[in-house]
Amino acid sequence: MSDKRLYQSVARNILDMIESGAYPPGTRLPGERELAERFGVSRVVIREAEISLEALGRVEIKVGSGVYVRNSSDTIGLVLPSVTPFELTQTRLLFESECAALAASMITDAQVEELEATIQRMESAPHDSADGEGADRDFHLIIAKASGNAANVFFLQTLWRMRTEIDAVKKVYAAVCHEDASHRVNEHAAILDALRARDPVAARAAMRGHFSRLLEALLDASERQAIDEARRNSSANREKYLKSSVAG
Amino acid sequence: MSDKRLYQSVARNILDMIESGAYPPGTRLPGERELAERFGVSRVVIREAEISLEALGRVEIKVGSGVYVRNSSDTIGLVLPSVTPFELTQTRLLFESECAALAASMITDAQVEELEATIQRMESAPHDSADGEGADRDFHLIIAKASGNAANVFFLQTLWRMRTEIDAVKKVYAAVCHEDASHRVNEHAAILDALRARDPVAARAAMRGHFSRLLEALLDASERQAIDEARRNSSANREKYLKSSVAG
DNA sequence: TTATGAGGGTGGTCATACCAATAATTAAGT
DNA sequence: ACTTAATTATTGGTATGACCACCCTCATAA
Repeated sequence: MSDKRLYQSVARNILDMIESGAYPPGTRLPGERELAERFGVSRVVIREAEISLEALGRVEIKVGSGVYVRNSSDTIGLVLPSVTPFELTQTRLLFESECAALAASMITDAQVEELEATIQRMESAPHDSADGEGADRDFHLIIAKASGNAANVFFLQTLWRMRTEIDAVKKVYAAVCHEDASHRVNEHAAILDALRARDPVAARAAMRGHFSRLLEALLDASERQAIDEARRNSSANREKYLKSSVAG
Repeated sequence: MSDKRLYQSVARNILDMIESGAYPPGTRLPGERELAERFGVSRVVIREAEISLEALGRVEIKVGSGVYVRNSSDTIGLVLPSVTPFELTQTRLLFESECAALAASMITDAQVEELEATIQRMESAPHDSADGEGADRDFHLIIAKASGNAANVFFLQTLWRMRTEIDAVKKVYAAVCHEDASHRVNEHAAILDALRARDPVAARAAMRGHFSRLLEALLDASERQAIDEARRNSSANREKYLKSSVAG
């Protein structure tokens, strides 16, 4: 809980508040005085925390008005590297598959129920809606939490930030999203089955299958909409990135 | 010249001082009190300016010592969460093992040679020296780069930042380090052999073995130096975290 | 209805004091 | 003389409380 300097710890807490969805982009955070009281620290520390978050581009401070959560797609590149949608998906493939295997051996009944709830939310939500995307995020986040490892949760959150904050990634994902939704529910259900059975090997395989198919869908979409030289690169990409689904 | 907020103006001035060459990387900036007087502002403003520069990765603040100019080539990054040494090692186990498997199928001859060089550096460097640690870092970083995925490189760098910037982690790692050095060279060599043979399965297994042993060493060290209730928790930890080395 | 302006809330800055960690210095021991 | 331990000084860290400038709202007046 304590990152040596108080303001860093507070910055983390505020960041968690934001990423938990309690303060969506554009929303105003509580005032410095209130936060100071809530965290039991002085106003100076709150200011330092918020200034560091501002420097990181996560928040915008408006004098006389308040501190607002930033829809960080604007001036990003400060913290996140520029990765391609293929790289991101490949990393999710290898990382989340192992998280699923880990989660299978220690997931709680309550977490299984939470996962079921996200699938129901996805079924009832209209395709590519905001809530559908939220349910998708929650599904993967719950699995990371079920792995019982704070570092895994952190990386899962960072992966999701890449998916939503990096323009190039966001664009390609959006292009695939609505046709993807149909497969997604079934694949999530398959992953859940493996987790419910506490079967690490099956969970890993199901998660790998999920992302392998997504990777192919991305490559297909990339081929279709790239009529320039992107078309020439795509076959090379396909060979390169599909190795991850057969490497093991 | 002067941005809306005073601390931004001061931050720019300090940045100018740094970039003018007056304070090369590694040198210490004047104290907060002196800068406050020099700029004619309060100490709070100086602190805010320096904190924003720290968030941007331009300086490093050491409590009780001073503010030091940072080599701009160093990776700046995310606000790190508080993770335990065990969590970090478990995540490295699952993540870097997959990176190694991926790297095995696309590593270049030049990268193989770079890896050999890091092993030689580790052999010649005195145990737990700074250069030995640097060679260790380079070894793992080269493998991430060999996986041909910018996201993997980014996460590897972030994992290493956790190892060096989170106090609790740094402490435990240091306790294990010098007795660990002997195994480390051999295990790195085994990983390199698998990569040189372009064998993904062997590379994954070698990397898993590397971190499995490290995990055990950490748990042993944790047991030895924790005579309080930590001793009671450790067996539970052992059971929990060792699952990752047998989950697949 | 539309201006307008006063008041309350918010961030911005200051001064001061004290705490905690580090570094420099001195004293003590060998 | 050298090492080691205790002491002191320096540096960043945090807390209070005060005041200012700015923004927003809302009641009031035109």
